[in-house]
Amino acid sequence: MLDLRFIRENPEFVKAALVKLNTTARIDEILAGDIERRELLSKVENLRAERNAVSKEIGRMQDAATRDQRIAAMRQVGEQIEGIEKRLAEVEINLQQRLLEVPNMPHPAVPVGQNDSENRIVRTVGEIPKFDFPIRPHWEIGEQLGIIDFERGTKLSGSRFYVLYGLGARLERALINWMLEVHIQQGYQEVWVPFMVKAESMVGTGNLPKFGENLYHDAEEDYWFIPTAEVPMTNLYRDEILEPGKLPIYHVAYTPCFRREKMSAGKDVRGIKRGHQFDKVEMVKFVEPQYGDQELSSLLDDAEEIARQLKLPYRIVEMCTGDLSFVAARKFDIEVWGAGSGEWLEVSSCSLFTDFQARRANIRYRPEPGARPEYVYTLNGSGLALPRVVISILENYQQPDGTVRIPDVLQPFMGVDKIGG
RNA sequence: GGAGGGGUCGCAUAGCUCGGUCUAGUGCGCCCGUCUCGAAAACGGGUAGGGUAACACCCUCGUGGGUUCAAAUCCCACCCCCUCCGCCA
Repeated sequence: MLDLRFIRENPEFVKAALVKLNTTARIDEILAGDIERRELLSKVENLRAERNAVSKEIGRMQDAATRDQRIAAMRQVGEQIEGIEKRLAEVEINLQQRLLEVPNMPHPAVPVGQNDSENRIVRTVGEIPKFDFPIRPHWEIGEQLGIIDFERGTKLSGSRFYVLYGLGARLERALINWMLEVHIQQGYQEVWVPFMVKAESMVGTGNLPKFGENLYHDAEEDYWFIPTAEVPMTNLYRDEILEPGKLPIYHVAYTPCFRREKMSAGKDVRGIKRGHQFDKVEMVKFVEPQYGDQELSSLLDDAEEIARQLKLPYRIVEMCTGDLSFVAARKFDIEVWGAGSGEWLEVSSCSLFTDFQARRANIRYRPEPGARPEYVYTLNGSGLALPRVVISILENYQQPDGTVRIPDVLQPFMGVDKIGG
């Protein structure tokens, strides 16, 4: 959520940004609502002040006649207040809803562009491997090695679900453990969080009200399944004021992630690239505003470390304005190479949200003892999303004899140096 | 799911029976001052968040409604915590 005062004072700037973001929001409606709200507020506050003062007098009053007269007068004032309050509530609800629909403003460094075709490739790291034998996609490798079972996954849960066996399951677990270890070494505190949250938490991170169609939720109770650990981790400090010295806070968590993906039915149906449930290790940061930029680059570096140590070829892509997510001011993706399908696979998004989420979730900090609270800056980045890392390992590390070599850093966690054979 | 108890200004508590004297008392913690060579103690003062140009005024005593001229206090619904029972990995 943007600061209403910022919109009021810079409406043209906000509108220009929306054009760059290739989106729309009802700014004029917000401006009108803001004016009406402030008018109504000052009226109703004056009336309330009068009623408060006179009511206090009534309590001390001896003379019955004037007392009754005042009570009658205040009854009228009360009716006026009620009328204005009713209108005010409507105006405020509308204003709040419009405000929640306005995306974050892009960072000045973000390249301007219409859509993902204008994203900027920042750098490419590692060599794309060459093979002197016919290479196969991961779904063939996985089935042939007996470590991925699509049929039974579908039997259990429907399309886009699968089962891992043996060293396939172990690879998944090894990756989770190893990734957590790496990030803990980098200074992140591990947390374990609920996988279902209240709607309020989803609003805090920006998933609701706009993107509810991508989420699973319980029909009877107010439980929403997290699409990423970012949601519970960011909401840890919702409605809190962090005292001086608490920042920066770095957290890392492993969670499963649940996504409806209904927008992309028919796309990426083969293999494990896009499922309704997947594992992810995620980092979040809470920092003071002046460190936003440097914290974003170190976050990206911390996430890249995973791809580097796995020796997977990867590239960094910066989102242009037209491809920026609703809440992000700036965002870099990490994409690893999938040799079998010959494509880059998105395994991480590292984003700076400035104070956008913090304002929604009401997460503040006190810069100095006794100082007024300010909104924190939040950041998050995947480190990394599991299934696509598994794809990249299976496809890049496949051998002519049909086996798959295990990356060096994972061997202690796997207990073997290859799958199959 | 059932029965009972409870959610108050950082922490601990008072207030709710009988609505106005609550601009929410007290203790602890913290900050400032007096005293002191300095400190402790003692004493005095201050100590939430939001709206706002504002130490004016308004809002917030779990949340949301209601009654009333006036609600921490009365009524209704919901949420959370504790104790006991039931169920359960």
